[in-house]
Amino acid sequence: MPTQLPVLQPQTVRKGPVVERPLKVGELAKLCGKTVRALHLYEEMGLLVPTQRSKGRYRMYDADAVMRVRWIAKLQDMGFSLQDIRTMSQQWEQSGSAPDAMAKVQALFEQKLAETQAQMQRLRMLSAELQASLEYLRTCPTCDPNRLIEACSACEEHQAFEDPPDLVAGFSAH
Amino acid sequence: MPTQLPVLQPQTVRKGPVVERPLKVGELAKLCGKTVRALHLYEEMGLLVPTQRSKGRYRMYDADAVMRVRWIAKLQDMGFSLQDIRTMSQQWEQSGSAPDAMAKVQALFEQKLAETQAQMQRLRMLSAELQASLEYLRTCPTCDPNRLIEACSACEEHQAFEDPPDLVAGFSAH
DNA sequence: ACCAACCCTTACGTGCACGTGAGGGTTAGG
DNA sequence: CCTAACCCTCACGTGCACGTAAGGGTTGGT
Repeated sequence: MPTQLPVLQPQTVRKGPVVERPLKVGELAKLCGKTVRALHLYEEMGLLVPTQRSKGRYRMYDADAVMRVRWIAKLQDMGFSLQDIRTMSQQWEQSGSAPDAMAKVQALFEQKLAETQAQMQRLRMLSAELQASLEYLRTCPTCDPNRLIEACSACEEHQAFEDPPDLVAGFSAH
Repeated sequence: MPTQLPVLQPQTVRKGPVVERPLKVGELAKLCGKTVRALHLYEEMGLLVPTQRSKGRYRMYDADAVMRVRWIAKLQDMGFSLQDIRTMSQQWEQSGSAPDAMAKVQALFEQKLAETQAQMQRLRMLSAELQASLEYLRTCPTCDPNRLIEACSACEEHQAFEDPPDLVAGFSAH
């Protein structure tokens, strides 16, 4: 713990957050749920630049960086690769006008939205398939325990099903 | 917590051409949309065993194998790793009774179902976020083209928004 | 017999997003 | 001043699901 109590800084800003102390890379990492190595990687890729370096070459970040890293994480979560994000970021910086930049990002987001919706559709089908397979499997504990596995895949408990669902059938196919 | 979205491809296990003549690995590969290398890999992992070898050590498969490989592909599409599939397959083979095997697979499928639903929930939120960001970006082409990017993030066209959405805000955070 | 098109094993390469040291320097509290 | 807990820069390692190539052997049709 600090031996000196924090000195209250005279506030020049009426509203808003206190001017944060610059962050070391480990602190930034913790605030963003990333590792130091990851932040270094982002920097190598030009995605994250420390606002300055300390006397001893320590990377120092300001509060903005927290937003930046969380933004990177969010895009990763969306399925963008770091390369994708790098391209996006560069396009943004290189575009001559705001509408130009907006249009490019817009296109990417629209494509991602389409992908996302398609993915949701597939997940719905997957979900249905899993439920069908579970339904099928749920009848199995009622099978005669002495019956062998090979027999079970066609046992009389399953007559309601034409065939075992694909996900179940694959087990018996050697 | 898998953050990457597995790209699902609709696959059918038991549909498509089925040939009764023993298959060479290349033929099996074409029938399943996999490469020969992939099938070799599955064999190395104990997931796929040729029913026999030809005189010259060629792998020979029967029609069952088509189902098996498509089943593997389907589970992969569901987000299971080859290791996962291997474990499942082994549990199935090692379990003494059919109900036992069923119960184990049931547990895995139930877990996967839960993951799938969670994923769908995430995708819904993602979709909403993308739409919000697109909504925000759509107002940008109306900005004065001579205005700089930095200015745009707070231009008067966006007064309807309290703040730019996270996905947009990240661009300006260096 | 001959040839193209297969197939075999072995083994190193790839892309991604970091992990994991090694060998050292820096900072802050006591 | 001393020490722990940071931080620095290389630079090689990891897990996954294969890709790719080398150096051969096999098959099936003409």
